[in-house]
Amino acid sequence: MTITIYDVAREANVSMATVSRVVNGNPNVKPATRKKVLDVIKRLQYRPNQVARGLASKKTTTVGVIIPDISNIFYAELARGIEDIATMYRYNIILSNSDQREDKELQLLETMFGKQVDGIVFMSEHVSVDLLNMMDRSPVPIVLAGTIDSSGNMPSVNIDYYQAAYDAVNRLLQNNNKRIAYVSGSLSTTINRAFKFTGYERALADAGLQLDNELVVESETTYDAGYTAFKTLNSIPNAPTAYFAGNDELAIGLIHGAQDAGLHVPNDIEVISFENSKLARMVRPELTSSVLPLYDIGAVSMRLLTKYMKKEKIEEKTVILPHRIEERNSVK
Amino acid sequence: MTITIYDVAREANVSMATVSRVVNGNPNVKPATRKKVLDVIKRLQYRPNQVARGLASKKTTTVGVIIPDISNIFYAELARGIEDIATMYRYNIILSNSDQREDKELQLLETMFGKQVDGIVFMSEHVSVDLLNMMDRSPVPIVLAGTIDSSGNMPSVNIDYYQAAYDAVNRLLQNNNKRIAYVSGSLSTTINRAFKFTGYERALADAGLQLDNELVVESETTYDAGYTAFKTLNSIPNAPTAYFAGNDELAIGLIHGAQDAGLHVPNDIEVISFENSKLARMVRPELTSSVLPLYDIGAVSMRLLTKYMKKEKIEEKTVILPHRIEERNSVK
DNA sequence: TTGAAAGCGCTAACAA
DNA sequence: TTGTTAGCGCTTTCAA
Repeated sequence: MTITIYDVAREANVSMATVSRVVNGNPNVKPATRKKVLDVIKRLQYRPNQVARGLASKKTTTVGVIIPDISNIFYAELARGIEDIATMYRYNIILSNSDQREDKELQLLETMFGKQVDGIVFMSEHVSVDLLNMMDRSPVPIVLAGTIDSSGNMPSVNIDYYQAAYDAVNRLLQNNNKRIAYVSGSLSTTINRAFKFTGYERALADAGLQLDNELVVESETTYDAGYTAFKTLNSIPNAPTAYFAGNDELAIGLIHGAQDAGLHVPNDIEVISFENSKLARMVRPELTSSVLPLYDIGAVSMRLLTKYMKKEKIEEKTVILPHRIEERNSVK
Repeated sequence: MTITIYDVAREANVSMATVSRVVNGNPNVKPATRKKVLDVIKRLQYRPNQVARGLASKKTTTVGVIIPDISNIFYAELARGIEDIATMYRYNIILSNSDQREDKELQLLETMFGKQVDGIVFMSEHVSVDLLNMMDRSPVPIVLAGTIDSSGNMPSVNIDYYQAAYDAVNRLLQNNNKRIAYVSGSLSTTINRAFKFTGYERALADAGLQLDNELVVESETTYDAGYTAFKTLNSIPNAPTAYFAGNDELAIGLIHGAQDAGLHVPNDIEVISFENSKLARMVRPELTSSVLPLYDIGAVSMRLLTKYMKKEKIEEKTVILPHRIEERNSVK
């Protein structure tokens, strides 16, 4: 029923091998033969079966992408960066959501292996030992995007979260804020605790300020969590005058919390965020934010993965992208 | 090197067929044999090769998803709905962005066919005749998600856009607004022109109001476009007192445009949106919005697709999901 | 420059 | 309940 390479070969009076050569752009085909084959392909509307090709060649030209949640703008940006570069290199993407659940991540890796993907881009806030072990035994290259592994052995693409957090807090310090809160996501992830929190702590210390645990709140990274966090923090004696938010949603929640309490941002309360998604410009005041270049992290991760898949030489298996602060109006 | 079904068969002293049976849960295997095989599988860490399975069975358990842009929260919600149901039915998703470009959509379909997906979920604001023809010749079922085809032959999942728009505009009419603007995305798409615009027009007519073309602006569906549209519309003589926005980003742009002009929403200007993404609660005032249940549309589309793929009986190939208005504070 | 033929790892009759 | 045996549609030596 479906027409195969064999049909083309027969119609063109050549062997399957020759058809295969022209389909794959192998130069060892006489131009006349090539034309003849191409004509038949067109006439018969032949479409190569990539599954058969995958079985024979052991390459599927598809890569697996495992991320926490595609409906989160944060990860969606990342995914777009990955997809764009994948397309550029003619790979397709199998996309899966892990919801950050380790069991799902483990199972998803298994599924990807079974599907014979040529490589995997993985993102998660925390990479467990089990996961690391499984990745170690992976039959295909894996690169971590915006994800830290404690072993330090995996290829990865990140920014310097510590320095970025340090710089962000420092920006608040410049305006003479003495009571700076940190509203973060889960503090049990490496990025949040070992890097961002440490950057916050260190910036404070360098300014001669002491860490006040009452000012750091661990929460979901949602708008509502930010809103609630503001209420809580603003009700303590000697409330904060500035906030360092773990991401944009949190920052917007904080700002609305402040405004609903009759406070002016940035005159009464200053807020700096850490993400700079397109949400950052969709609030009043617009968010001053440390930029986390998610799209780029995705794109560079995918580019790095292509190098591994093509067995090219890798200059740096751990790439650190630059960061900066985007100045807008939530900080004076 | 990699271990195959043949290795398992040899180690377990059974035939490949038997191993295949236990792997596929075929009941015609003696429990003792099953256990023996399972043990070997575990010991050898055998992992079935889905590509080989796909070639032999002509089923890949993967479906293609073609959407405009995953980094847009609008489509990301849809994608999540699709993915969740796909996972539930043990399918994987190959995700691709078309950027609404017809050439890319055509080519993506080709790619999906080549990859032998078992089915496709397709979303686009406009389905061209060429696309329709190609879908007609598709070797696998295709369902349109949040997408109208003029032929009416394709399976699809939508809401009643006409009625939803009518209801939204009517909500504005209830507050005695006489000058109601419509800020829409491209008016060359079926949904925007034939349904939403017509709903707007009709609601006006039913209220005895005449359509003023000056009040309908066609633009990108972005925050900036909304912001700009407000400026433009507010500067005409007899400016609008209410706005019907094509989506949430547009609505937020409109609101900020109004606020930056010193106007109060909803006292001076009322705005109703058409989407109700999570952005809707992240502005002040929060958006009153006609809800477009993207997640559900995705989920139901995928569910419908599974029925086609499994050749189950289809009750309704064209499903219309209910819509409603979520009341918040951008409308009095 | 071309063809023959042996797989790739699995499923699915069919037979036993 | 189990095994034998053709394929599935292609790539890839190897030889000509």
